[in-house]
Amino acid sequence: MAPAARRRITVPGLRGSDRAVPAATVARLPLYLRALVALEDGGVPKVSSDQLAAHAGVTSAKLRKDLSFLGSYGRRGVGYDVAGLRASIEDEMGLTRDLPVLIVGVGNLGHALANYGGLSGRGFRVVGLVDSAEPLIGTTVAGVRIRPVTELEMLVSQHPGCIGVVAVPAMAAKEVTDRLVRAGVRSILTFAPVTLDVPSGVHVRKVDLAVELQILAYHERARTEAVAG
Amino acid sequence: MAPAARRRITVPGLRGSDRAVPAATVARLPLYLRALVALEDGGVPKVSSDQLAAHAGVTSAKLRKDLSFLGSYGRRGVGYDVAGLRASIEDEMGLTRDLPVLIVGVGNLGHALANYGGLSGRGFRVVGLVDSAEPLIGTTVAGVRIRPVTELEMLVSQHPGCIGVVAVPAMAAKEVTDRLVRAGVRSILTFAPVTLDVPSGVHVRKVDLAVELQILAYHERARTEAVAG
DNA sequence: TAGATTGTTAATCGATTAACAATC
DNA sequence: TAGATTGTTAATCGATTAACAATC
Repeated sequence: MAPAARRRITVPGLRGSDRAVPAATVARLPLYLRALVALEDGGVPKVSSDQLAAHAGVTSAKLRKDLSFLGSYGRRGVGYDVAGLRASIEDEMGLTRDLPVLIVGVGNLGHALANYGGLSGRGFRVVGLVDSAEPLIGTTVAGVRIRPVTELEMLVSQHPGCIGVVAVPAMAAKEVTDRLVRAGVRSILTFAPVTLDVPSGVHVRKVDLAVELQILAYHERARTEAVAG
Repeated sequence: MAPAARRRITVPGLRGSDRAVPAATVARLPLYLRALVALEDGGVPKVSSDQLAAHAGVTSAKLRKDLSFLGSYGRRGVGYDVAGLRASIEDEMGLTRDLPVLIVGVGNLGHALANYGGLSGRGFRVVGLVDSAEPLIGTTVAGVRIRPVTELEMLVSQHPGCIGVVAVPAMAAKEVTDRLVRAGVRSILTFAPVTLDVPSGVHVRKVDLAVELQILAYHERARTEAVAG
Protein backbone atom coordinates (compact mmCIF):
# COMPACT_ATOMS: atom_id res chain seq x y z
CA MET A 1 0.00 0.00 0.00
CA ALA A 2 1.11 3.44 -0.90
CA PRO A 3 2.74 5.52 1.80
CA ALA A 4 0.61 8.46 2.75
CA ALA A 5 1.71 11.26 0.50
CA ARG A 6 3.02 14.25 2.42
CA ARG A 7 -0.20 15.51 3.74
CA ARG A 8 -0.73 18.92 5.09
CA ILE A 9 -3.00 18.97 8.02
CA THR A 10 -4.69 21.97 6.49
CA VAL A 11 -7.28 22.01 3.78
CA PRO A 12 -5.58 22.99 0.53
CA GLY A 13 -6.58 26.39 -0.73
CA LEU A 14 -7.79 27.47 2.64
CA ARG A 15 -4.57 28.84 4.04
CA GLY A 16 -5.20 30.85 7.14
CA SER A 17 -8.48 29.30 8.04
CA ASP A 18 -6.72 26.37 9.70
CA ARG A 19 -5.15 28.36 12.47
CA ALA A 20 -7.85 30.86 13.23
CA VAL A 21 -6.21 33.91 14.74
CA PRO A 22 -8.21 35.06 17.80
CA ALA A 23 -10.03 38.37 17.40
CA ALA A 24 -8.12 39.89 20.32
CA THR A 25 -4.87 39.04 18.58
CA VAL A 26 -5.98 40.49 15.23
CA ALA A 27 -6.81 43.74 17.02
CA ARG A 28 -3.27 43.94 18.41
CA LEU A 29 -1.27 43.03 15.31
CA PRO A 30 -1.54 46.63 14.01
CA LEU A 31 0.10 47.86 17.23
CA TYR A 32 3.03 45.54 16.75
CA LEU A 33 3.24 46.52 13.12
CA ARG A 34 3.47 50.20 13.98
CA ALA A 35 6.18 49.55 16.57
CA LEU A 36 8.14 47.46 14.07
CA VAL A 37 7.93 50.14 11.38
CA ALA A 38 9.25 52.70 13.85
CA LEU A 39 12.12 50.41 14.85
CA GLU A 40 12.97 49.65 11.23
CA ASP A 41 12.96 53.36 10.39
CA GLY A 42 15.33 53.82 13.31
CA GLY A 43 17.70 51.24 11.87
CA VAL A 44 17.12 48.60 14.56
CA PRO A 45 17.61 45.12 13.04
CA LYS A 46 16.60 42.85 15.95
CA VAL A 47 14.18 43.16 18.83
CA SER A 48 13.24 40.98 21.79
CA SER A 49 9.67 40.30 22.84
CA ASP A 50 10.30 42.38 25.95
CA GLN A 51 11.40 45.41 23.95
CA LEU A 52 8.72 45.14 21.31
CA ALA A 53 6.02 44.63 23.93
CA ALA A 54 7.14 47.79 25.73
CA HIS A 55 6.90 49.75 22.48
CA ALA A 56 3.41 48.45 21.80
CA GLY A 57 2.18 48.84 25.36
CA VAL A 58 1.44 45.17 26.10
CA THR A 59 3.08 42.42 28.16
CA SER A 60 5.75 40.29 26.55
CA ALA A 61 3.83 37.09 27.34
CA LYS A 62 0.85 38.41 25.43
CA LEU A 63 3.03 39.48 22.52
CA ARG A 64 4.70 36.07 22.20
CA LYS A 65 1.36 34.32 22.42
CA ASP A 66 -0.05 36.59 19.71
CA LEU A 67 2.91 36.06 17.40
CA SER A 68 2.75 32.30 17.92
CA PHE A 69 -0.53 32.28 15.97
CA LEU A 70 1.32 33.55 12.89
CA GLY A 71 4.02 30.89 13.17
CA SER A 72 7.57 30.90 14.46
CA TYR A 73 9.30 34.03 13.32
CA GLY A 74 11.63 34.54 16.26
CA ARG A 75 14.90 32.87 17.26
CA ARG A 76 15.33 31.66 20.79
CA GLY A 77 18.09 33.44 22.61
CA VAL A 78 18.14 36.15 19.96
CA GLY A 79 14.75 37.74 19.36
CA TYR A 80 12.86 38.75 16.24
CA ASP A 81 14.14 40.09 12.95
CA VAL A 82 12.45 43.49 12.70
CA ALA A 83 12.07 43.60 8.91
CA GLY A 84 11.06 39.95 8.69
CA LEU A 85 8.44 40.14 11.38
CA ARG A 86 7.08 43.33 9.89
CA ALA A 87 6.67 41.62 6.52
CA SER A 88 5.01 38.61 8.16
CA ILE A 89 2.44 40.73 9.94
CA GLU A 90 1.75 42.83 6.84
CA ASP A 91 1.23 39.63 4.92
CA GLU A 92 -1.07 38.19 7.56
CA MET A 93 -3.09 41.42 7.76
CA GLY A 94 -3.48 41.72 4.00
CA LEU A 95 -1.55 44.97 3.74
CA THR A 96 0.82 43.90 1.00
CA ARG A 97 -1.06 45.88 -1.62
CA ASP A 98 -3.07 49.03 -1.11
CA LEU A 99 -6.65 48.55 -0.06
CA PRO A 100 -9.14 50.99 -1.62
CA VAL A 101 -11.14 53.13 0.81
CA LEU A 102 -14.35 54.98 -0.03
CA ILE A 103 -15.37 57.75 2.35
CA VAL A 104 -19.04 58.73 2.47
CA GLY A 105 -19.60 62.09 4.09
CA VAL A 106 -16.95 64.79 3.90
CA GLY A 107 -17.74 66.85 6.96
CA ASN A 108 -15.05 67.49 9.54
CA LEU A 109 -14.70 63.80 10.29
CA GLY A 110 -14.53 62.65 6.68
CA HIS A 111 -12.13 65.49 6.06
CA ALA A 112 -9.92 64.39 8.93
CA LEU A 113 -9.81 60.84 7.63
CA ALA A 114 -9.06 61.84 4.05
CA ASN A 115 -6.15 63.94 5.26
CA TYR A 116 -4.93 61.37 7.75
CA GLY A 117 -1.32 60.62 6.91
CA GLY A 118 -1.48 57.19 8.50
CA LEU A 119 -3.60 55.92 5.60
CA SER A 120 -1.71 56.23 2.35
CA GLY A 121 1.62 54.53 2.69
CA ARG A 122 0.25 52.18 5.34
CA GLY A 123 -1.77 49.90 3.15
CA PHE A 124 -4.68 52.12 2.20
CA ARG A 125 -5.65 54.44 -0.60
CA VAL A 126 -8.60 56.82 -0.57
CA VAL A 127 -10.20 56.15 -3.94
CA GLY A 128 -13.38 58.08 -3.44
CA LEU A 129 -15.05 60.87 -1.49
CA VAL A 130 -18.79 61.35 -1.78
CA ASP A 131 -21.14 63.82 -0.16
CA SER A 132 -24.69 65.03 -0.64
CA ALA A 133 -24.00 68.74 -0.09
CA GLU A 134 -24.09 70.60 -3.42
CA PRO A 135 -21.40 73.19 -2.63
CA LEU A 136 -18.85 70.45 -1.84
CA ILE A 137 -19.24 68.55 -5.11
CA GLY A 138 -16.26 69.06 -7.38
CA THR A 139 -13.96 70.47 -4.72
CA THR A 140 -10.95 68.37 -3.79
CA VAL A 141 -9.71 67.13 -0.42
CA ALA A 142 -6.32 65.49 -0.12
CA GLY A 143 -6.11 65.44 -3.89
CA VAL A 144 -9.39 63.58 -4.35
CA ARG A 145 -12.41 65.19 -5.95
CA ILE A 146 -15.69 65.01 -4.05
CA ARG A 147 -18.48 63.32 -6.01
CA PRO A 148 -22.24 63.31 -5.51
CA VAL A 149 -23.65 60.40 -3.49
CA THR A 150 -25.46 59.23 -6.60
CA GLU A 151 -22.10 57.94 -7.82
CA LEU A 152 -21.58 55.75 -4.77
CA GLU A 153 -22.57 52.53 -6.52
CA MET A 154 -20.38 53.28 -9.50
CA LEU A 155 -17.35 53.93 -7.31
CA VAL A 156 -17.86 50.67 -5.42
CA SER A 157 -18.05 48.68 -8.63
CA GLN A 158 -14.87 50.38 -9.84
CA HIS A 159 -13.06 49.33 -6.67
CA PRO A 160 -14.08 45.81 -5.73
CA GLY A 161 -13.18 44.80 -2.18
CA CYS A 162 -13.03 48.37 -1.00
CA ILE A 163 -13.68 49.46 2.57
CA GLY A 164 -16.61 51.83 3.07
CA VAL A 165 -16.35 54.56 5.67
CA VAL A 166 -19.62 56.01 6.96
CA ALA A 167 -18.94 59.55 8.17
CA VAL A 168 -22.40 61.02 7.66
CA PRO A 169 -24.85 62.30 10.30
CA ALA A 170 -26.70 59.61 12.29
CA MET A 171 -29.90 60.21 10.33
CA ALA A 172 -28.34 59.25 7.02
CA ALA A 173 -26.15 56.38 8.25
CA LYS A 174 -28.65 53.53 7.81
CA GLU A 175 -29.43 54.40 4.21
CA VAL A 176 -25.79 54.90 3.28
CA THR A 177 -24.88 51.58 4.86
CA ASP A 178 -27.65 49.77 2.99
CA ARG A 179 -26.48 51.24 -0.26
CA LEU A 180 -22.87 50.29 0.38
CA VAL A 181 -23.88 46.73 1.22
CA ARG A 182 -26.15 46.42 -1.80
CA ALA A 183 -23.34 47.70 -4.00
CA GLY A 184 -21.11 44.91 -2.70
CA VAL A 185 -19.08 46.43 0.13
CA ARG A 186 -18.37 43.87 2.87
CA SER A 187 -16.16 45.91 5.22
CA ILE A 188 -17.52 49.05 6.82
CA LEU A 189 -16.15 51.51 9.34
CA THR A 190 -18.84 53.73 10.80
CA PHE A 191 -18.74 56.76 13.05
CA ALA A 192 -22.50 57.14 13.25
CA PRO A 193 -24.03 56.58 16.70
CA VAL A 194 -26.70 54.19 15.47
CA THR A 195 -27.08 50.42 15.38
CA LEU A 196 -26.52 49.16 11.86
CA ASP A 197 -28.10 45.92 10.68
CA VAL A 198 -26.10 44.22 7.97
CA PRO A 199 -26.27 40.75 6.45
CA SER A 200 -23.94 38.15 7.95
CA GLY A 201 -20.67 38.19 6.09
CA VAL A 202 -20.44 41.96 6.19
CA HIS A 203 -17.99 43.26 8.76
CA VAL A 204 -18.84 46.47 10.57
CA ARG A 205 -16.57 48.26 12.98
CA LYS A 206 -18.04 51.14 14.90
CA VAL A 207 -16.18 54.07 16.40
CA ASP A 208 -18.40 56.07 18.70
CA LEU A 209 -16.87 59.18 20.22
CA ALA A 210 -19.69 59.76 22.71
CA VAL A 211 -19.41 56.17 23.94
CA GLU A 212 -15.70 56.57 24.54
CA LEU A 213 -16.26 59.70 26.57
CA GLN A 214 -19.06 58.06 28.54
CA ILE A 215 -16.83 55.15 29.48
CA LEU A 216 -14.30 57.66 30.78
CA ALA A 217 -17.11 59.44 32.61
CA TYR A 218 -17.91 56.22 34.43
CA HIS A 219 -14.42 55.98 35.85
CA GLU A 220 -14.31 59.69 36.62
CA ARG A 221 -17.53 59.31 38.60
CA ALA A 222 -16.18 56.29 40.46
CA ARG A 223 -13.14 58.32 41.52
CA THR A 224 -15.09 61.39 42.55
CA GLU A 225 -17.51 59.38 44.63
CA ALA A 226 -14.73 57.44 46.30
CA VAL A 227 -13.25 60.74 47.44
CA ALA A 228 -16.60 62.25 48.40
CA GLY A 229 -17.71 58.84 49.79
CA MET B 1 -42.90 67.94 50.06
CA ALA B 2 -40.77 65.28 48.51
CA PRO B 3 -41.15 61.66 49.54
CA ALA B 4 -38.00 59.55 49.35
CA ALA B 5 -38.26 58.55 45.74
CA ARG B 6 -35.20 56.37 45.73
CA ARG B 7 -33.98 53.85 48.21
CA ARG B 8 -30.58 52.29 48.15
CA ILE B 9 -30.24 48.61 48.88
CA THR B 10 -26.47 48.76 48.75
CA VAL B 11 -24.07 49.13 51.64
CA PRO B 12 -23.93 52.78 52.69
CA GLY B 13 -20.66 54.45 51.80
CA LEU B 14 -19.59 51.60 49.58
CA ARG B 15 -22.03 52.12 46.80
CA GLY B 16 -20.59 50.99 43.54
CA SER B 17 -17.37 49.51 44.83
CA ASP B 18 -19.14 46.48 46.29
CA ARG B 19 -20.56 45.25 43.01
CA ALA B 20 -17.82 45.96 40.51
CA VAL B 21 -19.42 46.36 37.09
CA PRO B 22 -17.42 44.37 34.50
CA ALA B 23 -15.55 46.44 31.92
CA ALA B 24 -17.45 44.81 29.06
CA THR B 25 -20.71 45.88 30.68
CA VAL B 26 -19.55 49.46 31.24
CA ALA B 27 -18.68 49.66 27.54
CA ARG B 28 -22.23 48.63 26.60
CA LEU B 29 -24.22 50.80 29.01
CA PRO B 30 -23.89 53.81 26.65
CA LEU B 31 -25.54 51.77 23.89
CA TYR B 32 -28.50 50.98 26.10
CA LEU B 33 -28.67 54.57 27.19
CA ARG B 34 -28.85 55.81 23.62
CA ALA B 35 -31.58 53.33 22.75
CA LEU B 36 -33.56 54.35 25.85
CA VAL B 37 -33.29 58.04 25.01
CA ALA B 38 -34.60 57.34 21.52
CA LEU B 39 -37.50 55.32 22.92
CA GLU B 40 -38.31 57.99 25.47
CA ASP B 41 -38.25 60.68 22.79
CA GLY B 42 -40.64 58.49 20.84
CA GLY B 43 -43.03 58.37 23.77
CA VAL B 44 -42.51 54.68 24.56
CA PRO B 45 -43.04 54.12 28.31
CA LYS B 46 -42.08 50.43 28.70
CA VAL B 47 -39.68 48.13 26.92
CA SER B 48 -38.80 44.46 27.19
CA SER B 49 -35.25 43.14 27.22
CA ASP B 50 -35.89 41.63 23.79
CA GLN B 51 -36.93 44.95 22.30
CA LEU B 52 -34.22 47.00 23.96
CA ALA B 53 -31.57 44.47 23.01
CA ALA B 54 -32.66 44.64 19.37
CA HIS B 55 -32.36 48.43 19.45
CA ALA B 56 -28.88 48.27 20.93
CA GLY B 57 -27.69 45.44 18.71
CA VAL B 58 -26.98 42.87 21.43
CA THR B 59 -28.68 39.67 22.65
CA SER B 60 -31.37 39.93 25.30
CA ALA B 61 -29.50 37.55 27.59
CA LYS B 62 -26.49 39.82 27.52
CA LEU B 63 -28.64 42.86 28.14
CA ARG B 64 -30.34 41.35 31.18
CA LYS B 65 -27.02 40.19 32.58
CA ASP B 66 -25.57 43.66 32.11
CA LEU B 67 -28.52 45.38 33.78
CA SER B 68 -28.41 42.94 36.67
CA PHE B 69 -25.13 44.53 37.76
CA LEU B 70 -26.93 47.82 38.31
CA GLY B 71 -29.67 46.23 40.40
CA SER B 72 -33.20 45.19 39.66
CA TYR B 73 -34.88 47.85 37.59
CA GLY B 74 -37.23 45.65 35.60
CA ARG B 75 -40.53 43.98 36.44
CA ARG B 76 -41.02 40.33 35.59
CA GLY B 77 -43.76 39.79 33.09
CA VAL B 78 -43.76 43.49 32.21
CA GLY B 79 -40.34 44.80 31.20
CA TYR B 80 -38.41 47.95 32.03
CA ASP B 81 -39.66 51.46 32.64
CA VAL B 82 -37.91 53.45 29.91
CA ALA B 83 -37.49 56.70 31.83
CA GLY B 84 -36.53 54.94 35.04
CA LEU B 85 -33.93 52.72 33.47
CA ARG B 86 -32.52 55.67 31.58
CA ALA B 87 -32.10 57.60 34.81
CA SER B 88 -30.50 54.60 36.50
CA ILE B 89 -27.91 54.18 33.78
CA GLU B 90 -27.16 57.90 33.66
CA ASP B 91 -26.71 57.83 37.40
CA GLU B 92 -24.44 54.79 37.24
CA MET B 93 -22.37 56.32 34.41
CA GLY B 94 -21.93 59.65 36.14
CA LEU B 95 -23.81 61.62 33.51
CA THR B 96 -26.18 63.40 35.84
CA ARG B 97 -24.29 66.64 35.57
CA ASP B 98 -22.23 67.87 32.64
CA LEU B 99 -18.65 66.68 32.54
CA PRO B 100 -16.14 69.26 31.29
CA VAL B 101 -14.13 68.32 28.21
CA LEU B 102 -10.89 69.98 27.12
CA ILE B 103 -9.85 69.40 23.51
CA VAL B 104 -6.18 69.78 22.65
CA GLY B 105 -5.58 70.20 18.93
CA VAL B 106 -8.19 71.81 16.72
CA GLY B 107 -7.40 70.28 13.35
CA ASN B 108 -10.10 68.49 11.43
CA LEU B 109 -10.50 65.89 14.15
CA GLY B 110 -10.67 68.35 17.05
CA HIS B 111 -13.02 70.41 14.96
CA ALA B 112 -15.26 67.42 14.34
CA LEU B 113 -15.42 66.66 18.04
CA ALA B 114 -16.13 70.23 19.09
CA ASN B 115 -19.02 70.36 16.64
CA TYR B 116 -20.28 66.89 17.50
CA GLY B 117 -23.90 67.23 18.57
CA GLY B 118 -23.77 64.07 20.63
CA LEU B 119 -21.65 65.84 23.24
CA SER B 120 -23.52 68.76 24.71
CA GLY B 121 -26.89 67.62 25.93
CA ARG B 122 -25.56 64.11 26.54
CA GLY B 123 -23.54 64.73 29.64
CA PHE B 124 -20.61 66.68 28.29
CA ARG B 125 -19.59 70.28 27.81
CA VAL B 126 -16.61 71.48 25.81
CA VAL B 127 -14.99 73.96 28.17
CA GLY B 128 -11.78 74.52 26.27
CA LEU B 129 -10.10 74.31 22.90
CA VAL B 130 -6.36 74.77 22.67
CA ASP B 131 -3.97 74.68 19.73
CA SER B 132 -0.41 75.69 18.99
CA ALA B 133 -1.07 77.22 15.56
CA GLU B 134 -0.94 81.00 15.75
CA PRO B 135 -3.61 81.74 13.11
CA LEU B 136 -6.19 79.66 15.00
CA ILE B 137 -5.81 81.43 18.34
CA GLY B 138 -8.76 83.63 19.09
CA THR B 139 -11.05 82.17 16.47
CA THR B 140 -14.10 80.31 17.74
CA VAL B 141 -15.37 76.81 16.98
CA ALA B 142 -18.79 75.73 18.17
CA GLY B 143 -18.96 78.90 20.22
CA VAL B 144 -15.71 78.26 22.07
CA ARG B 145 -12.66 80.44 21.59
CA ILE B 146 -9.40 78.68 20.74
CA ARG B 147 -6.61 79.42 23.25
CA PRO B 148 -2.86 78.93 23.01
CA VAL B 149 -1.50 75.66 24.43
CA THR B 150 0.30 77.65 27.08
CA GLU B 151 -3.05 78.05 28.80
CA LEU B 152 -3.63 74.30 29.02
CA GLU B 153 -2.66 74.06 32.68
CA MET B 154 -4.83 77.02 33.62
CA LEU B 155 -7.87 75.54 31.89
CA VAL B 156 -7.40 72.21 33.65
CA SER B 157 -7.22 73.87 37.05
CA GLN B 158 -10.38 75.85 36.23
CA HIS B 159 -12.21 72.61 35.41
CA PRO B 160 -11.23 69.94 37.90
CA GLY B 161 -12.17 66.41 36.88
CA CYS B 162 -12.30 67.30 33.22
CA ILE B 163 -11.65 64.84 30.42
CA GLY B 164 -8.71 65.65 28.17
CA VAL B 165 -8.93 64.88 24.45
CA VAL B 166 -5.66 64.53 22.58
CA ALA B 167 -6.30 65.40 18.92
CA VAL B 168 -2.82 66.56 17.97
CA PRO B 169 -0.36 64.96 15.51
CA ALA B 170 1.43 61.83 16.75
CA MET B 171 4.66 63.77 17.30
CA ALA B 172 3.11 66.08 19.87
CA ALA B 173 0.87 63.56 21.62
CA LYS B 174 3.32 62.38 24.28
CA GLU B 175 4.15 65.88 25.46
CA VAL B 176 0.51 66.97 25.50
CA THR B 177 -0.45 63.88 27.48
CA ASP B 178 2.30 64.46 30.03
CA ARG B 179 1.18 68.04 30.49
CA LEU B 180 -2.45 67.01 30.94
CA VAL B 181 -1.49 64.41 33.52
CA ARG B 182 0.81 66.78 35.41
CA ALA B 183 -1.98 69.35 35.46
CA GLY B 184 -4.25 66.80 37.12
CA VAL B 185 -6.29 65.23 34.32
CA ARG B 186 -7.04 61.57 35.03
CA SER B 187 -9.23 60.69 32.05
CA ILE B 188 -7.85 60.99 28.53
CA LEU B 189 -9.21 60.17 25.10
CA THR B 190 -6.50 60.06 22.46
CA PHE B 191 -6.58 59.78 18.69
CA ALA B 192 -2.81 59.77 18.29
CA PRO B 193 -1.31 56.54 16.96
CA VAL B 194 1.33 56.26 19.66
CA THR B 195 1.67 54.33 22.89
CA LEU B 196 1.12 56.65 25.84
CA ASP B 197 2.65 55.91 29.21
CA VAL B 198 0.65 57.33 32.07
CA PRO B 199 0.77 56.77 35.83
CA SER B 200 -1.59 54.15 37.22
CA GLY B 201 -4.86 55.77 38.15
CA VAL B 202 -5.02 57.71 34.90
CA HIS B 203 -7.48 56.25 32.41
CA VAL B 204 -6.60 56.43 28.73
CA ARG B 205 -8.87 55.35 25.91
CA LYS B 206 -7.37 55.23 22.47
CA VAL B 207 -9.20 55.55 19.18
CA ASP B 208 -6.96 54.63 16.27
CA LEU B 209 -8.46 55.03 12.82
CA ALA B 210 -5.66 53.19 11.04
CA VAL B 211 -5.98 50.25 13.42
CA GLU B 212 -9.71 49.99 12.74
CA LEU B 213 -9.10 49.93 9.00
CA GLN B 214 -6.34 47.36 9.37
CA ILE B 215 -8.63 45.04 11.31
CA LEU B 216 -11.14 45.31 8.48
CA ALA B 217 -8.31 44.67 6.02
CA TYR B 218 -7.55 41.41 7.78
CA HIS B 219 -11.07 40.12 7.21
CA GLU B 220 -11.13 41.43 3.66
CA ARG B 221 -7.93 39.52 2.92
CA ALA B 222 -9.33 36.36 4.50
CA ARG B 223 -12.35 36.58 2.19
CA THR B 224 -10.36 37.36 -0.94
CA GLU B 225 -8.01 34.45 -0.37
CA ALA B 226 -10.85 32.04 0.30
CA VAL B 227 -12.28 32.94 -3.09
CA ALA B 228 -8.94 32.95 -4.91
CA GLY B 229 -8.07 29.70 -3.04
C1' DT C 1 -55.25 31.98 36.85
C1' DA C 2 -52.43 31.99 32.43
C1' DG C 3 -49.08 34.27 29.89
C1' DA C 4 -45.06 36.98 29.81
C1' DT C 5 -40.65 38.35 31.10
C1' DT C 6 -37.16 39.19 34.44
C1' DG C 7 -33.02 37.95 37.26
C1' DT C 8 -29.92 34.32 38.11
C1' DT C 9 -27.61 30.09 37.58
C1' DA C 10 -24.42 27.02 35.53
C1' DA C 11 -22.00 25.70 31.48
C1' DT C 12 -19.19 27.16 27.87
C1' DC C 13 -16.18 29.83 25.55
C1' DG C 14 -12.29 32.88 24.83
C1' DA C 15 -8.43 35.74 26.63
C1' DT C 16 -4.73 36.50 29.82
C1' DT C 17 -0.98 35.26 32.59
C1' DA C 18 2.97 32.89 34.60
C1' DA C 19 6.23 29.61 34.19
C1' DC C 20 9.60 26.91 31.95
C1' DA C 21 11.44 23.46 28.65
C1' DA C 22 13.40 23.97 24.23
C1' DT C 23 16.97 25.93 21.76
C1' DC C 24 19.62 29.56 19.75
C1' DT D 1 29.35 25.77 27.43
C1' DA D 2 26.60 29.67 29.69
C1' DG D 3 23.34 33.11 29.07
C1' DA D 4 19.37 34.69 26.77
C1' DT D 5 14.96 34.40 24.88
C1' DT D 6 11.45 32.09 22.34
C1' DG D 7 7.28 29.07 21.86
C1' DT D 8 4.13 26.48 24.43
C1' DT D 9 1.75 24.69 28.29
C1' DA D 10 -1.47 24.83 31.94
C1' DA D 11 -3.86 27.59 35.20
C1' DT D 12 -6.61 31.45 35.87
C1' DC D 13 -9.59 34.89 34.84
C1' DG D 14 -13.41 37.18 32.60
C1' DA D 15 -17.25 37.24 29.20
C1' DT D 16 -20.96 35.00 26.82
C1' DT D 17 -24.75 32.05 26.37
C1' DA D 18 -28.75 29.13 27.26
C1' DA D 19 -32.07 27.79 30.23
C1' DC D 20 -35.46 28.29 33.69
C1' DA D 21 -37.32 29.26 38.35
C1' DA D 22 -39.23 33.29 40.26
C1' DT D 23 -42.76 36.47 39.92
C1' DC D 24 -45.31 40.19 37.89
